[in-house]
Amino acid sequence: MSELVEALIRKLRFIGELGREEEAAVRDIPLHLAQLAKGDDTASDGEVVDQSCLLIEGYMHRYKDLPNGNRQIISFHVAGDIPDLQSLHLKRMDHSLAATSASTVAFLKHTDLTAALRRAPRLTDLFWRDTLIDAASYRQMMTILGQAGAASRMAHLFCDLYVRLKTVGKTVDLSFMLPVTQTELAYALGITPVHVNRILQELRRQSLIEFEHGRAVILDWNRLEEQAQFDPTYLHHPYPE
Amino acid sequence: MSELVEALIRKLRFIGELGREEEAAVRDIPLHLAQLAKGDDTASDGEVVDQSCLLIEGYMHRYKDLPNGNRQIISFHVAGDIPDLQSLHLKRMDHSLAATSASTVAFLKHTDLTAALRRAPRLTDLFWRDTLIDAASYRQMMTILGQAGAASRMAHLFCDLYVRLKTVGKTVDLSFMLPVTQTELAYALGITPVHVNRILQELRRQSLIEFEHGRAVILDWNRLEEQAQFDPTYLHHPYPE
DNA sequence: CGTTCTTTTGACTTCAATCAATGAGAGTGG
DNA sequence: CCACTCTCATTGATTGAAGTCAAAAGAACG
Repeated sequence: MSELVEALIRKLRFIGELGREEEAAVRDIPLHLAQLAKGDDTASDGEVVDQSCLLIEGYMHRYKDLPNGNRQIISFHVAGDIPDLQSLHLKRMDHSLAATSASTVAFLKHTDLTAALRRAPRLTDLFWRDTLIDAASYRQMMTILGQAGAASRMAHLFCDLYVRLKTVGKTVDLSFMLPVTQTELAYALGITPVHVNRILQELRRQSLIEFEHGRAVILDWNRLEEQAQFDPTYLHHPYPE
Repeated sequence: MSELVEALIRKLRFIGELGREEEAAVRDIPLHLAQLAKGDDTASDGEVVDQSCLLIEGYMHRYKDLPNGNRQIISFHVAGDIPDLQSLHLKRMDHSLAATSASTVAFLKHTDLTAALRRAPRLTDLFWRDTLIDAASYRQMMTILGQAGAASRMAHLFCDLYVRLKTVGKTVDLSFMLPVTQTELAYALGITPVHVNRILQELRRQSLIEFEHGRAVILDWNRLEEQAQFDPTYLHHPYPE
């Protein structure tokens, strides 16, 4: 049972110092398991929630719909993430959280989370830091959405996912699974699905990336990074000092 | 001397419950005052910092420059804000913080902030919540940058600023000071300065807003809100439940 | 296997960027 | 007090990136 939280433990170690006390407190948080089908929402914009969602297996994403129906995907998430940790202090959702692919999640009741933080106060700093890294990614995405063209946006998404997936061991060489449609990429990048298709062809033609059947392959990391204007500072990973 | 933190106290009350203990702890944080000229950076991208900046008087903004020189303004800030509070846990800046106009700030050493949080632990939740609301604004801006055209972006910025400034008493009827150039608006909205000028003319022609000499006037709130697709949920203000 | 979802293609349109120049104010110094 | 300079705002002409619309081809799936 306890191995369900391994991904979270590993992530917390990555974010900062995780002592014995803190680790025990995390492991003792009661988990309420659930299986999600592709497209299921675990929390919807406007809703008041009393639990957060730990992703055990699969992919999730957060998104916001505008009144006119346009959708923006805010972020993608992988095992070990608690995508809606912010709801611990912002009870009313300002966006939605959905399963990108069939996924396994564990719901963490806010009362249980709060109890864990009381038991091991230093966990608070770790969780806070996690939400701050989240915010740092938003800043980066705002910058890319505001200042970069479609090809750079696409390249940046691939760089971002590759680096984050590599840290959790979900890459194979320079490739990784990305179970999303071109339409979902369009939602994430602020361009139309038709344009996504054309940009992917262009990047393929330039031998930067391939993307087919939910599998992404990076063909030339250096040129991809350049196209994306990628600078991993915003990820606040410990190693690249 | 103590009245310098009034704006911060008011803001914290707005964010959540501020007890006597917590208020006293905030008031006792040592302040290191400084005057900033327009354009001065208090923290720069990549820098490792050991203090945060409380804005006492004036306007500040955070921004990120891409390798190609393009700039995105992430957010504007007003008195009472601690724009780089996140540096308490993310020591390395992933963006820059600058004075938009001549401003008065107080630097808060991280050691002093940490001491205040230890003295009044419930302050941690308030400060954490503040950074989460920040992140919520980013999500909204990502959505607007990704999904809305230039006129809507402009309208949204005016809605956002109006609501935030109103809560701190910095509005006069439907107008407020906004000491920025059209070029800075362009940086914030992800469009060119020339296009900012044209959009402002268009919005003026439609009697939605005026913007001249650093003063913004909202001419028709309802239609502006509609143009902006504005929904203040993301501000997580206490009243609109 | 047929139905549905996803990807791909082509023709055309539109929004915003670019380039280049002019105007308008604010402050400076002779 | 009036050139002079700077910055900021404005305008026009043109280009370019991405959106739109519509249809066909290819995968996926019950």
